[in-house]
Amino acid sequence: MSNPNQTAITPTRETDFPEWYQQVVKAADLAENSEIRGCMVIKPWGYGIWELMQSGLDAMFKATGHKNAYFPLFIPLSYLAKEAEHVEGFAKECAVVTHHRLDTGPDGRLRPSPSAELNEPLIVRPTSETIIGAAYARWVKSYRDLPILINQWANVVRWEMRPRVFLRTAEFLWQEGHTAHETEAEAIEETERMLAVYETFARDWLSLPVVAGRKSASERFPGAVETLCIETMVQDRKAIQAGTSHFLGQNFSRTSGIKFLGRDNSEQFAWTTSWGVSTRLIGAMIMTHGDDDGMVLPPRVAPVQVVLLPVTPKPDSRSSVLEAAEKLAASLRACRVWDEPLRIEVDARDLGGGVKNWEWIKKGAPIRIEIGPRDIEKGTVAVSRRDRDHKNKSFPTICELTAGLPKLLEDIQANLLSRAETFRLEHTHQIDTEADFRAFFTPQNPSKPKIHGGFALAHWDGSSETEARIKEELKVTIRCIPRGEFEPGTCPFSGKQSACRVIWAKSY
RNA sequence: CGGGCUGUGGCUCAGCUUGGUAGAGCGCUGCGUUCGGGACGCAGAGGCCGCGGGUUCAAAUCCCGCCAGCCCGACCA
Repeated sequence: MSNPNQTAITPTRETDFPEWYQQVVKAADLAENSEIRGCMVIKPWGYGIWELMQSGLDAMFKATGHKNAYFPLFIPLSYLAKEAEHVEGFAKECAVVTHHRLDTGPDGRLRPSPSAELNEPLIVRPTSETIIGAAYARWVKSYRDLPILINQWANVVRWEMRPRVFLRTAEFLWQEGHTAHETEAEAIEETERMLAVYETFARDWLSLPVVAGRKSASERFPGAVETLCIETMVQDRKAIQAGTSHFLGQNFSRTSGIKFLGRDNSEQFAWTTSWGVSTRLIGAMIMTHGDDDGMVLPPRVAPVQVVLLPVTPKPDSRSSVLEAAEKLAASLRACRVWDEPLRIEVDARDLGGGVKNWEWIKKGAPIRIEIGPRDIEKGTVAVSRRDRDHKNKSFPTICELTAGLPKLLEDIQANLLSRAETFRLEHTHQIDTEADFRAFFTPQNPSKPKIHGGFALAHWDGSSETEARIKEELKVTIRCIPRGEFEPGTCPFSGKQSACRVIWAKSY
């Protein structure tokens, strides 16, 4: 009945990448758009991924000396206003609370009570530098109080005009680290350290081969002196900012009044940093690893790493198959990978086998194991990897399976990373003339733009004017100024001198 | 905030031009047949046709108003 070449997701990536993305989110049961515009409902499978990300990151934050705390959701309007660039950056996307009570109006409908207007409006945090800065100002008196190394797991709200599930939503979940230091050098070191943590996490947990670097002035966090970032390329060759780490200098400590008496008995402002990653990482993973059959999950963040699918063709053997599956699951749970027990689930639901199999394919479970009466006789199982074709199965014995499963998961984890890395390298090109640059970022058929472009490594004279012109004309921006050594050269856009090549790309 | 479009079972939509008692596919429930596989048959549940007003013997359909959402711009971690 079914077409063997049929894909589980329609359209395919090639046909319509943005629509493919939305269909994967739906088919994998990750999240859905809610009745609140721009806000998503994160469903258990999607939230399970987030929980695993949290636990991985949280351990890394603790290992680098940070502790968790929690600060208010509401920020007085005046706090935001203190830092000029900061307010300019966020003012246009703020949710504002102006009343604290409802009553019934003349038309009989509920309304914010005119008698309950707040003296000062509160904004729902778009980020917490200012409210946390106010707390730090109270806490810091002496250089002995520094450094403060705190992280907060929270939700934030940025009233985006063009929401897209996970990638840009009005409300999203994230962590924001906020630190205060005695010296500039320490704060810069912290900024670098946390970027390195993100880079490691993206690579080792999410199989995302990110590029680390710093932002140009125009792409900097509002109020930051320097913004470091990790950028990743997804399968339509656009860039996604996967995480940022900001060196805030003394900008926020001055406006928040975080000052202390230094070792030399002089009053000084603290040096602060902030850094964050969000549920956007889930979107980046979907777009990086997903295929035309749905999500493909790196095992380290897969809520179910191995799903057991009992094959029950005959009613009389059903219970014995289920029993064997549960027994196998129990023994596999004793295996460990990445220092944790394997996450195994037996899907014993009374549904057609094909339906169940495809559900797990679409959700991206790394390994599917079928076990049926014939397998039980032979002492084998049928194993499918999500990173390979769904018809490609191997038939190890139970012993071989048990011994090899952790290695298999590590293989998948590594394979996803190297696959994504190969893809990025294939679509990263050094470009030396404006004509080549334009050709690179211009689809052949403008009425039906196909996936095109990628990362262009091109020189840049360092001016915002050049950057703005390219953004205006081609919608291409500088994603990051990579680390490492680059030879100086000539800016293809202005002919002026350039210190190094930077990464240009279209972005989400 | 400009320009375009759409509101009809859970979802995707047809019906509207030319008014006459609400339809399809998918999904859901039950029964049966299949089944190392996204299967099929039969039966069934489920609708203030966005809201308010008007025209008419009669409105999902025509007219007016309102509300909501979507797309394209502008804007944007």
